[in-house]
Amino acid sequence: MAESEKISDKRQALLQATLELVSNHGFHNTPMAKIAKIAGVSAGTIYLYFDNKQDLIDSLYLEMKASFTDAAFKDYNPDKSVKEGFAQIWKNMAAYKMNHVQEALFLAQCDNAPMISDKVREKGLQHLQPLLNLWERGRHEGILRDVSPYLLYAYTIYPISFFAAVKNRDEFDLSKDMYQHTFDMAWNAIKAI
Amino acid sequence: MAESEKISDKRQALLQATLELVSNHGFHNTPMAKIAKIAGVSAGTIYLYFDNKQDLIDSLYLEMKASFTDAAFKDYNPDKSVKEGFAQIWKNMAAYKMNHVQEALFLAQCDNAPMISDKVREKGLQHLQPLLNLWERGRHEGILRDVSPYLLYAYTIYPISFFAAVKNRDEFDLSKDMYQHTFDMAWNAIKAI
Amino acid sequence: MAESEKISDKRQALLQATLELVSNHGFHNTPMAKIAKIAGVSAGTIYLYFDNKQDLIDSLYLEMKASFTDAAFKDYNPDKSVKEGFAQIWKNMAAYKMNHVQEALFLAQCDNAPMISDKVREKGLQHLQPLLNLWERGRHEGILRDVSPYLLYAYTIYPISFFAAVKNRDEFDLSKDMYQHTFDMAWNAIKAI
Amino acid sequence: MAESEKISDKRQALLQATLELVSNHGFHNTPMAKIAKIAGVSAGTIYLYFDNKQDLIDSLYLEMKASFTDAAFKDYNPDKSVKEGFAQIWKNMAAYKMNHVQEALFLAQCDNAPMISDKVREKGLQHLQPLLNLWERGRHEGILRDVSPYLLYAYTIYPISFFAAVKNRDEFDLSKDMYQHTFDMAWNAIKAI
DNA sequence: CATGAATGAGAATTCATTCAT
DNA sequence: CATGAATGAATTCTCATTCAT
Repeated sequence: MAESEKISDKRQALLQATLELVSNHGFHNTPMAKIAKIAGVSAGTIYLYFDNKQDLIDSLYLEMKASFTDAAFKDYNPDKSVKEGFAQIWKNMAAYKMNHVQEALFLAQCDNAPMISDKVREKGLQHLQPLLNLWERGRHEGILRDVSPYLLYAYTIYPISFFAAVKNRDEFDLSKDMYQHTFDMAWNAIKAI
Repeated sequence: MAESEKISDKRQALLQATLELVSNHGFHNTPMAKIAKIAGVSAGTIYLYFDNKQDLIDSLYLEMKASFTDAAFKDYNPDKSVKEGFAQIWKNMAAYKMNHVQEALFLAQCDNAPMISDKVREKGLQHLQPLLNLWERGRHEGILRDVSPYLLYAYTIYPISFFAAVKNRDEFDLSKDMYQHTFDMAWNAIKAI
Repeated sequence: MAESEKISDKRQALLQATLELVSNHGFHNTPMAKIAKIAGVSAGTIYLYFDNKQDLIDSLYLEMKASFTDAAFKDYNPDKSVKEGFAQIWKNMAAYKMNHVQEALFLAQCDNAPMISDKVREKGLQHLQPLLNLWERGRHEGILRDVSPYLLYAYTIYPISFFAAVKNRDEFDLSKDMYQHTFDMAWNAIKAI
Repeated sequence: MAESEKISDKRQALLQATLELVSNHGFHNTPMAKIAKIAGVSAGTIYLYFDNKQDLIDSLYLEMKASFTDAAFKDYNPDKSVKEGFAQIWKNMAAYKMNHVQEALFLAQCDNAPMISDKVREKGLQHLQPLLNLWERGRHEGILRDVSPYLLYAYTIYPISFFAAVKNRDEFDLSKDMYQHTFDMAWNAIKAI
């Protein structure tokens, strides 16, 4: 037990160090040596847990995506109305990203730069299915605009990344009590007229 | 004249090569030697036009931002209604990004990764003032929701980057005749109730 | 007994694994970790049986040399004629190398590259004395050319390594029934005129 | 002219340094940094002339093979008798290897260890054709034993490498006036009875 | 202005060896 | 005896930048 915990610890420390460094300084400007140092392990140790730098980044990406989608569907009940269900998911996502700005920045970086292969990117999307199902139902019920999920995503989920970025720069903080207000904007964008 | 044109040509070729390489392969994976090769000049020549790699990227960023905002305010008449004016700007922006996917990807990359200093980023925003003015007027006139421009931006302009990204991946193309439809979604998000 | 057998087993497995890997992939391209894996033991275990990598190689070299010379003098009777005695030894050597190509390649590699110290190399030669004695007698009896044993070796024993190498590359196989024919060539090279 | 000479100089210096180091210390134990130092250039400079370490070794191998075969066929006249022709080639080869021991050791190392790909090895053989033609003629004329060229090679050319190796170890030097004597041994091995 | 060979610091990665368990 | 995770020095290779021409 202590064994496997320790092993897990080192892997986790490496992922954490990578998250910190990459989100603050970018993929370039994040040498393996620095990652090892921050993680408190030797440079060679990285290669006990990851094949190479790309694999480290990919692994972190998938872990972050999983962590995000886990949070997204917390307390989500598919039996409730489309609006209620979507509000739950959206607020979960917004809360997660505002409370985990570093993770949000890392994911935004991966999603907007050619750092991650398409294959890994697709794998990262697999946990989003419940939201796609909800949207499908919403379109079917005439609650949502009858448009591509890409449009629904662009006007509701994608903007959250922007909130994280500006919060990080101390420019604008989507404080907690504004979630409802901001959710309304998202909802107005996609609801059927 | 022929002299200065030639010089300008090389500078332009270098910016163009950088755009191509960075948007396709990322900042890392874009060595100076490759930029020079694509631009058809010698590696040393880059340093006649730019101080260093960072300066090259910064310059390209500012040039792209300027080009984008130039397009954004084409045929914009501040005297028209807020909705008409905003529709003009939004459609200009959408059309520009969908027709210049590479530029869009490059800007998205710069805006979402720590490649560009805050100083340069701010400088890139300076041409956006007319839009901020319009939004201010819209809020004043009670046409727009009385919220931070960051929110207005997040729900109207920011999503356009996403459309460019998915178009680039051949996943979803916001074709021309959908601009009105898609604009409506943006407008619904920010209009006062 | 079972104890010491087990130990011996591991030592032997390590030597065998080293033989395989070095003869197929060379000294470089044969990491200790791979040797351990092929031998079915842990990396650390190597150092229970050998001081370091060099010692492992040296030990294998000496073992292979001993094994080769053991085979070489099988059924050798010093009382027979020089030609008969030499034929016995030569055919033993040829048969051994053609039936143990991997060993032959390993020895050739050690003998032609600076992998083995001169001290160890000399130690590997010590079992060859009966052949040197036979040659000495042959020269004395006027049966053999009166030349340095280096020349006798070069024209009779050394070529066998070449046969092993080309057999390994599937280029040419000195099949069994050709031993007599091929021996004649060796004999003609060194016999007195 | 001075330009291309200088460039050629650096490439040549790198090949020479590699020859020295590899033949004395082996492929492993020859780091690129040491090669650069001996050649009097910076480490990075190696990669202006060679793709990687393997390419450097391959290039040296081919250069050495070409140099050797050039020397081998000096003053060779295909119109002379088989024995005279072969004597010319054999003595050229022996003289070359005894006067260029380092080159000989390097080639022996490459030929006896998996350092060189089969493709490159075959390429290195292409200049040996005149000798193969001569042997073919010799077998046809009944002058030579009717055996595979592999056997002819093993008993005449291959032993020369051994002479170079022992000369290098100061054990035995095939001095000039012994060439005829030693050639006779080779000839006796392969001549028809 | 322009070149491009050369540099050398720094990056990713490997691997012989150790040592706590 | 045996393990195998961990180390960190060493290795290969890259690349931004310089400078003699």
